[in-house]
Amino acid sequence: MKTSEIDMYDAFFDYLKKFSPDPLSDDEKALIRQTFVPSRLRKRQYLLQAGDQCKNFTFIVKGAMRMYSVDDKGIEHIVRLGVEGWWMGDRESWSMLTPSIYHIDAWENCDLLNITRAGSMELHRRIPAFCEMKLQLDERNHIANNRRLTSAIGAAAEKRYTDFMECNPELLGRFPQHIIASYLGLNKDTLSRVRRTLSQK
Amino acid sequence: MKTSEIDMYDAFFDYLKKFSPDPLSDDEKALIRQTFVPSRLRKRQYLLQAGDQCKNFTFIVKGAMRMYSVDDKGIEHIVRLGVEGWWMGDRESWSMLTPSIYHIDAWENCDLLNITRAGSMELHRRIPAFCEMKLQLDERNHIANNRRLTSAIGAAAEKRYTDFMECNPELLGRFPQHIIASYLGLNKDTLSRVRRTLSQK
DNA sequence: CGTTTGCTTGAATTCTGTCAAAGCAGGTGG
DNA sequence: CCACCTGCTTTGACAGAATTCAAGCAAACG
Repeated sequence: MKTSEIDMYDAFFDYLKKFSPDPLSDDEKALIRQTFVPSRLRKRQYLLQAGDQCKNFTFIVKGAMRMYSVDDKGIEHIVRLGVEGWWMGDRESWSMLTPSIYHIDAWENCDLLNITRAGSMELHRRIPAFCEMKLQLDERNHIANNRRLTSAIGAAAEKRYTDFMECNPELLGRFPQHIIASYLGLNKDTLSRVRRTLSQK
Repeated sequence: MKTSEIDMYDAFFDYLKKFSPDPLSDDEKALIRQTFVPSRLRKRQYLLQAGDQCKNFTFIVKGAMRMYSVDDKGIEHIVRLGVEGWWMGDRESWSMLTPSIYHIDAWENCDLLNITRAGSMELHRRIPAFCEMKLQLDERNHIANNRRLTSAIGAAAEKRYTDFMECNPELLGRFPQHIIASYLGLNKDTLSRVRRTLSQK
């Protein structure tokens, strides 16, 4: 095992600590090492392509990724963005074993930890801290999605952008404007204009 | 205990069956009876008002409800709709114990089962079927929200409406058009026009 | 009945998207 | 060091989409 891979697991152990007070046992750590498969992606490489089944859910140890669909006209619609400490994957495809309609690729070079559906269920059964993490993540995710939805449905372009900046400062510097625009359901030109009017205030 | 309330719990026991094969024990049923508090709401009565903390998550045994925010201009934005067999509540406020920004009210007379955060954690610990239900619900919810988000961000009015009809036929007849419109992030006039062009095809 | 509630429609307005052009970095190779 | 990419942002002119406002109509309700 390469040094870099040990580091990747350590990053995940640190991450798990945030969810559960009691430290992981050595057995638990070993099981996690056994279950998560490390991988690397270079910028622009695919983690998932539409039509394929999403076999892994992926913890981003380092780097930045995006998940998007492509419509009839060939236009990309960003569904989710992620950086270090975030998860990436098409949960529908992953849990229902159906082909995905999304693409996922690396926006920066990435270090990743991958887990299959079966692996996740196994850890869920055998490691309380993992179970707790999943619970809390679902909770947060639900809340974040709800906010994003509220903003997308109820607000005009300008407020959508300011909401985004408040809720996702960690994404702001990592992706170019046209990606953020797509994430917000705007086009790049509109977002550029929104930013100008904001800067004039 | 009134007959009607027994019926309400039975409806919930039936609901739980869909998530877990093994039947509930009598102890488990008793615990559920003890933990969920039944209530009724008449049309237009509030379950939750913005500014209050959402103390209960609510299982809708019968009826129809809506959750919405009210913006600066006094306009309501429908965030969620629910009918029999659905859950209603502001999960953010309920789990983080913060004041809610949403209103929830009954659109029809409702029979409800209410559970506090503490109650939910208790059942989660002590009843496997409840735990399993929660897992599956989070999964489904995540997927449904993702779809709604994809539609809201990437699609124009007409497609948003057709997507809605596909994914939520059970809501379609239960709420008037202007409510559906708000749920989709459109205004009633626009939805009316969308429907006309659709009917001309 | 009269009132309320919801749906439709037209005209004017505002907002957002499209398209094309230009400018501005940073990176690469000559 | 310069010329040339490439990717990103900004901008203007225009087209298209969605909202607003007002009016009218129908069905439901008390």
